[in-house]
Amino acid sequence: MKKYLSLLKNSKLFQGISEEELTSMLDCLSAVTRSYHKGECVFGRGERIDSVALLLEGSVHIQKEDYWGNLSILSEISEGEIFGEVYACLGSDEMLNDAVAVKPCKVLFLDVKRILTMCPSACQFHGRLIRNLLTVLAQKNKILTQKLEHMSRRTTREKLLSYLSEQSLRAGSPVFDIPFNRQQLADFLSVDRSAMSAELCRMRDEGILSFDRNHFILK
Amino acid sequence: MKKYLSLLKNSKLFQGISEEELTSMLDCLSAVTRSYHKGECVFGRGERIDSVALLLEGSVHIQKEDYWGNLSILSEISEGEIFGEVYACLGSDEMLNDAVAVKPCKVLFLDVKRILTMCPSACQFHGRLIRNLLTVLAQKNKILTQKLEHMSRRTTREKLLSYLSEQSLRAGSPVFDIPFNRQQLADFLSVDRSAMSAELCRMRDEGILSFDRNHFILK
DNA sequence: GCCTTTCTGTTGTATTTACAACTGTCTTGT
DNA sequence: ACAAGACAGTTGTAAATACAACAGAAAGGC
Repeated sequence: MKKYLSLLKNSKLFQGISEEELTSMLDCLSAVTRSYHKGECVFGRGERIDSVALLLEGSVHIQKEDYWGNLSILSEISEGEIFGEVYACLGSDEMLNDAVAVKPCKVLFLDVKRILTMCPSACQFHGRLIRNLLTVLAQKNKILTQKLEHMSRRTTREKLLSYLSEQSLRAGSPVFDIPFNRQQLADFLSVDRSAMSAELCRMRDEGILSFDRNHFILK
Repeated sequence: MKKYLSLLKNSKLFQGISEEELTSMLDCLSAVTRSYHKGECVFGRGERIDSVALLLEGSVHIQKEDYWGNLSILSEISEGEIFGEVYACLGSDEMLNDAVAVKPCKVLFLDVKRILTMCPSACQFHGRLIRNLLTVLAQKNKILTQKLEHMSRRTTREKLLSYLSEQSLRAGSPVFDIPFNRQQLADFLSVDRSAMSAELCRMRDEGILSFDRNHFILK
């Protein structure tokens, strides 16, 4: 676990919490880690969970497959981020999505009840932890709202431009990488892969952007 | 304010907080109320806010209009619900949407810093308030996810069925009212109003559902 | 009661998309 | 080095959508 201390210290959940405090906290929160193979489910639809997951290594997609096998990717979780916090906070609600490892992953689980109720006055950092969790929820809320904005566009081109503009803004540069391949991006934006691919090439030919695989340059 | 005490007591934000505690809390949170005419903005895009809004009376739409005047409705806020909590919690972030009164409204503003930092040990209900805020954020997160699910459907019919099924589940009955007229529903689902209207009638003719204005029956 | 405005439904057309099938390139494992 | 599989791009067609313009019904104001 020592290996991940700096990752944890810099994560949004543990921001502002000292390293020694963090170590003792992990015991309090009954932290356990588990590894997952590519393609394995960390959380499955219909489950009820009471732990927040923090991704130590790898990459996770929050996604859903419908009756006909159509995949819809809700979000991509990268190292240091948490997931499952919504259902862990809501306790009795069943999960509506799967959390799937898209690479070999290592995940840290933290009991959310202990985050919310443990030693309310004893730990000086406990209040900080709860406020951090609140901030993460608010940020995720904002990200979902931005995704809704991409999806509310009518055409594939507009969806792409909306998404790529946001990625560019987030990177603070017209040059950036995206965390998806073509099929994943199509499943993320809910469009047809081949149509999207064609649209990307059309925009490239028009000089709006250029790209190579998942590396993009907006102009 | 007395007039609204029972509304507040039953709101998700103040759930589990006694009536006398609530009264004294409102002072601590520097609560102020304001009225709005139909069409007025409670919050505007680009603003930075430090208060959570609680809707005492009326109805508010969280929405966004793009360059070409296309309206996109993100969510509908009804009496007793809060809004603006994401940006109030994130402090420095600019709002990306407008909050618009769609009826005459009365809104209660609560300073979010005082929710997060006031008398951490003195008030026994203060911890409850923070946890309530966390729960509300988690619930909104889930609602946004459900909306993303509607929007990820490819056809207008699928979007409608996804939305109407959820409304039916929420109402716990195949008979329910929706809080939108046709234009608003179309702006909410990001589809063309007339095409949506036609699709609804087609579904009615096929016996899938029946409706009158905003009153629906699923079969 | 009447006029105006809002709301809903209808139709036709041009645009856009989904879907399927296929090609060529790159990657991976052996 | 080779084969198998993953990935990106291309094309054609059927289906669905957006858009515009219009008509009738309902609601609201005077």
